[in-house]
Amino acid sequence: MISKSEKTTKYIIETVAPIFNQKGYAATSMSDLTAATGLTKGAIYGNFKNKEELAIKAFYFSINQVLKSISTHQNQNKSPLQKLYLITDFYKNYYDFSKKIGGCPILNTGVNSKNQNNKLHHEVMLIIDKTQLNIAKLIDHGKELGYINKNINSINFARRLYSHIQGAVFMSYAMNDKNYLYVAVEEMNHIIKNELEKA
Amino acid sequence: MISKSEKTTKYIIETVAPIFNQKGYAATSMSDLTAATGLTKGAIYGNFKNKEELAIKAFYFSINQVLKSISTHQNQNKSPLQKLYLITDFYKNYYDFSKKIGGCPILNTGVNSKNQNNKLHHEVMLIIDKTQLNIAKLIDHGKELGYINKNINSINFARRLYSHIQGAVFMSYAMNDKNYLYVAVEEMNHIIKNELEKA
DNA sequence: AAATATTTATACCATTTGGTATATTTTATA
DNA sequence: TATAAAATATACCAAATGGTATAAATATTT
Repeated sequence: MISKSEKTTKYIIETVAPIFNQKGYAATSMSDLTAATGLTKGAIYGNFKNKEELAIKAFYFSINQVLKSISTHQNQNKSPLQKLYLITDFYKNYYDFSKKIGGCPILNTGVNSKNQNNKLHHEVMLIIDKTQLNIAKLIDHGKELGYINKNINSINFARRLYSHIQGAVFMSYAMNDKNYLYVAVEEMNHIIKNELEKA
Repeated sequence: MISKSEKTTKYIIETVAPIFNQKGYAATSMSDLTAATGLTKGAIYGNFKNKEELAIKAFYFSINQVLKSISTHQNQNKSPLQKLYLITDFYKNYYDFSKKIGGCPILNTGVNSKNQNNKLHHEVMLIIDKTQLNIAKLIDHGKELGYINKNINSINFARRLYSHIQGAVFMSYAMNDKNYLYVAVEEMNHIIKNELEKA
C-alpha cells in the first residue's frame, strides 16, 4: 500500500516541476515552492535532502512526461519508419503540450543549468544522448527491415533531426508562435522522405 | 570629450554583460556584479537606476557584439546570395565566439527571460524579428538581381533558416559539441543552393 | 589653485535566502 | 484504542538579497 509520505513526496515533485522548469534552479526560491504546494519548509525538507535534490527529481518528472508522451504517440504504428514520422508529428503539438509543463525541460534546463548546476546539466546531456540513440536505433531497425537506405549514418541523422526539432522548439517558445514547429515538422518529413526512405 | 563617468558606465556594462548572459537576470546578484567590476554598489547605482536597467543595457551590448560581427563578416562580399552564405559561414565559429561573451544572448536571454522579465523578453523578440527581416531583405535583393528564385517566400525562408541556426546553437551549447553547428551549416548551405539559387 | 559638481565608498535598511532544531500533529503499529 | 513512529509546522538561524542615505573622494569648471 502507498504511504502518506510517498503521496506527498509525489505531490511536491509534481507541483514543483513546472516552476523549476520555468524559472530555473537558481531563480526558484523555497518560498516559491511552499507557496505552490501549500506546505511548509518543514514538510519539504522532511521529504527531500535539499533544494537541489528536489530540483533534480522535478527535472526527471518533467522530462519523463515528455518521453512517455512521445512513446505513447509512437505506439500508433509498429513500422520504424512510421515511428520516425510519429516523432515529428508529436512535435506539431509541442507548443501547447510543453506550455502545460512549464516549457520544454530540455531547452529550459539545458540553458539554465549550463555553467550553473553541473548535476542538472549532466542529466540534460544524458537525456539528449539517450534520445538521439533511440532515434538512431529506430533508423537501424528500418534499415534491417529494408525500409531505410543503408548508406546513411544513423546517429548523424538522429543528431540532425534532434537539432532541427530543438531549433523550432526554441523559436516557438521565444516568439510565442507555433508556426515554427509546423514548418520544421514539414521540413523534417521531407528530409526523412528524401534522404531516408528507399526509393 | 569622453567623461570619467561615461567610461565607467561603459566599463560596467562590458564587464557585467557576460555574467547576465550566462546566469540570467534573476540568478545574477548585485554582489556578482560588484565582484566582477571591482566597484561598489554605490558606483553601480550611481550609473544605473537599478539592476534591471543594467541588465537591459548589458543585453544590448551582448547582442550588438553578435550583430556587428555578423555584419562585418558579411562585408566580405556584395552579392546578396553570397551574403547569405556568409551568415551560415559565420555560425561555423559561433561556438567559440559565443563562449567569449557568455553564450548566445538570443538563446540564453530568450529562455531565461520568458515568463520572468517581460522587458528583456520583448527585446529578444524584437531582435529576432529584426534579424529575420534582414535575411528576408537579402533574399528580396537577390531576387531583384536575378540570383534567387522569385517564387519562394522570403520571410518564411528567413524564419526557417533562423530556426535551423538556433537549433544548432542550442545543441552545441548544451552538448559542448561544435559539430552540431558544422553539420547544420552544411545542411543550410545545401538548402540555399537547392531551394534558393536559380538554376 | 579654489570652488563646485559629480562620482564612488561606506554603512546601513528591511526583506528574503536556504536550511535546521524542535515542538506538534498525524499516521501506522501493536 | 493506546502507543510508537513518522511527517509536518513553528520558530528560529546566519548570510545574502536589492536598494538607499550620506559621507568621502575625485573630476570638472571657473
